[in-house]
Amino acid sequence: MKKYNHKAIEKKWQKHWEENRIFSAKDFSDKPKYYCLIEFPYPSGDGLHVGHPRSYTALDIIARKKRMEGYNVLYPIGFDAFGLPTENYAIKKKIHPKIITERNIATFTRQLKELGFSFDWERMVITADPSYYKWTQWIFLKLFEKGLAYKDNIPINWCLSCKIGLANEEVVNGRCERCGGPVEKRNKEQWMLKITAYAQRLIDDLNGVEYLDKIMKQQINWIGRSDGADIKFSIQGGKEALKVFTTRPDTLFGATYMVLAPEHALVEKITTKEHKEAVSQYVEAAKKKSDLERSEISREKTGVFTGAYALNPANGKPIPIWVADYVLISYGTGAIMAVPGHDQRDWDFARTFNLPVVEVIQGGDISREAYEGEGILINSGFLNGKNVEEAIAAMSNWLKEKELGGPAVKYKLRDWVFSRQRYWGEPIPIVICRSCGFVPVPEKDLPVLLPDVERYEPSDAGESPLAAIKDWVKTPCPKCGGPAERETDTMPNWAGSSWYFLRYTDPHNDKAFADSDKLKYWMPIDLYNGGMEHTTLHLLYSRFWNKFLYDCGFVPFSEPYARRTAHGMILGEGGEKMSKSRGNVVNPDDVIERYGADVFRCYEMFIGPFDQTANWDTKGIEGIHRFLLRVWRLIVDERSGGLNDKMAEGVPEKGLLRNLHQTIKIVGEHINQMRFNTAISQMMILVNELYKKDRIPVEIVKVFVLLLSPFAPHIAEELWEKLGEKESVLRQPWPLCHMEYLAAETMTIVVQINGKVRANIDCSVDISREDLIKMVLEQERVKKYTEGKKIHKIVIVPKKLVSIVVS
RNA sequence: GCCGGGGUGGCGGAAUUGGUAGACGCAAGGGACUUAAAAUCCCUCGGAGGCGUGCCUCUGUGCGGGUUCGAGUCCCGCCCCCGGCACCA
Repeated sequence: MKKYNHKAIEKKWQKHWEENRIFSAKDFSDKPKYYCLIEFPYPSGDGLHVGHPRSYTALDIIARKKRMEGYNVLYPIGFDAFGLPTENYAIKKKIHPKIITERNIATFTRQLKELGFSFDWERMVITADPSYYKWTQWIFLKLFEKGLAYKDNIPINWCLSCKIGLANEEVVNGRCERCGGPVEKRNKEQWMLKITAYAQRLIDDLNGVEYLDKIMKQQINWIGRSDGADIKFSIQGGKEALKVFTTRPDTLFGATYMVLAPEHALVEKITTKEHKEAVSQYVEAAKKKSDLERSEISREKTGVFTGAYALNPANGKPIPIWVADYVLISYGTGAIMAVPGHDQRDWDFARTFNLPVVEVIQGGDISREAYEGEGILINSGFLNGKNVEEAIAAMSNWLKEKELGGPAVKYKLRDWVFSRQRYWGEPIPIVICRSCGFVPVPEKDLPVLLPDVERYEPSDAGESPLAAIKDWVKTPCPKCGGPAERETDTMPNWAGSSWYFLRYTDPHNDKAFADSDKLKYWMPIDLYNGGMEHTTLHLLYSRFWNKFLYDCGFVPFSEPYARRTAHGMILGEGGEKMSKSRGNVVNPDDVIERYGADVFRCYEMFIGPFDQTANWDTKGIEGIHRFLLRVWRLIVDERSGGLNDKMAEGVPEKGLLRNLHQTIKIVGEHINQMRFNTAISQMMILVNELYKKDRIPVEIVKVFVLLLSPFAPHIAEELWEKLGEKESVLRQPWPLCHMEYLAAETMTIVVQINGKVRANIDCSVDISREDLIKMVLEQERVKKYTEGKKIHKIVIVPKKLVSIVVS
């Protein structure tokens, strides 16, 4: 081969790797293990997006380097194959989603293989495969067994266009995370997973793992712990107690009214006759509002009086109970004590309805706005004179003593709505029996297979298409044998991905979801990279499932991921999201066709800092293309196809060795730090340097090829072979930096005079301070600024600079 | 509003235990090769000014202050952009 022919080279080496099973991970090796993981793709009909290879290449580079460093590397791949887009496409084209999924997986597989990723394809998992979802169902049953999966009738977020219920995490700004359509509240019987039982541990255990700081903070914020107190209010003339949660029990003396969420169970019970009409109208109106509407008109406070009064336990005063939709049913107890003097929302409400405002903390002007800051308590009985912190503690204790409540913790995290009313998902393995209730499908009968259906269309009524298959729905109760029905809802697409990383350790096991020794060997995952958009979805869900399985004794570590990083998105050329409608989509197939996988990979790494958003640049990829062409010509004579005439054996000159070892150091470090763009820059510097030489030492070039190999593995293998080597670059040890080559004999010292750079001088590295000062002061350039002036001070920074202060 | 992350040439971006700002790449301009073009190779490339045409001076990292011999980097006060959350009591 004479000229660089990416097509031939890439095909050749991909075949070589596959035939030699060079990337199959070995269970139980003597080598240290390294498990690195990318988020497996959802095989959409559009094929691979140029964003996918950014993450895959980055971890491929790390995986390849780790192999060369002597690790037993597991870098697996699979497909998150259940989900709505496939189902919607199936409905439109009248093709079975299974067929579409197979087709899409075939396309993705071809594309991923063409990019030369070092995935262990033998461990591929597909979540829609019965041999896989059998275990997803099995885990669900374990959750059910432990009371962490339960069915409840609660108002949930209903996406009008997807026609499914959404988890709290799937609602973004009142809209559906997937389709962007409006979301409304609907009361529906739903399967729920009790992720809230793990709220505290999901926060605490972040201490033991290395996550990007922003990921950790985002998760903590999402779980949203708040510390405060529960307080029981009695209702005047009633037996019922009204419980509220507050983070400010210190302000209890300032509570001048109460508010219930419209959905609160007590609303109906306590409303007096005269107010029934107005209250029920208000409650009905609130029900009809979507989340979006509720938050959009957020500023204007609305509400109605129930006619009932609660007694403030601090001072025994009766205070009116109102209903207002600024109080949410889903947080705390769905009811609040309102302290208008010290909470802006309550202040706004009190102002609107002329309710009294009492000052209990000094420091603000409550006639103008609520004062939420620090201060000394007043008008507050036994709390008077205390500061906020002291008063919170004193009040909490007082409440506990009087059995009126006491310290309490609440979380923003909600339980996970786990039912979807659609076809293409894992059937929930539960049978509903009139006499036995919810009965789990026995383990031996798993998996509950998805039946074939004629029509996949979901209904507006929120029934799964499975409900229409009467034969399938009707089934004897596993417990009593009587007539019963199957659950027809399916699992959300986050189910399969909540444990796939465990399956990779033992993907073909049909006795267990994974062998415990294999789990012990491979887990935890050493590095998991993915998108920021999954921080409060998949990442949180999978941590929850792993913790649950840990508690059951099925997995060896409570946290699945030792380290979590995130990559930035790749946008279109104009800085906008790539989309068909904008016409700015870059197809990976075209890039591979024109430039090849190596150029593609290197470009994605060079495009910008890995964790930041980057815009695709057609011109930019040309630069990388030129770089690899330059690398080729550095080594290969294009006329003969042999080695470049300049290639020579023998000891390289010191300057080159220094540059090489600098490159070894930087490339190695920057790969570890995921600063791939600067790693490539450094390799360019070395190549530029080599181009200036008349004699190119083979020794240098060989090491360079090894450094390049994780980035551009195909061209590296080819050049390695041309350099006369027989074994794959993957079998070579990763080059080591020898510090002795880094040291130079001379160094450049910068001379600053009054803070300005005035000269550079070259001197020996072991020059003494005295000689250095003498040498500096003798410089013409220095004399020019020091002559006739008084030298006040000379600062010397070893090996860097001399700073002279004159007047 | 709250929590993150940022603002550096025409562009993507380098440089953080404070020490020559602009590495590397793109674009642009000039030159070499060629009948010509492409490709390739070499040179120039933040701005302003000066002459002895090779250098010199001033200025410059969102804005305003400060610390320091020295600030893109540290401190104080602002402005703007991006991401996440948002009536969470």
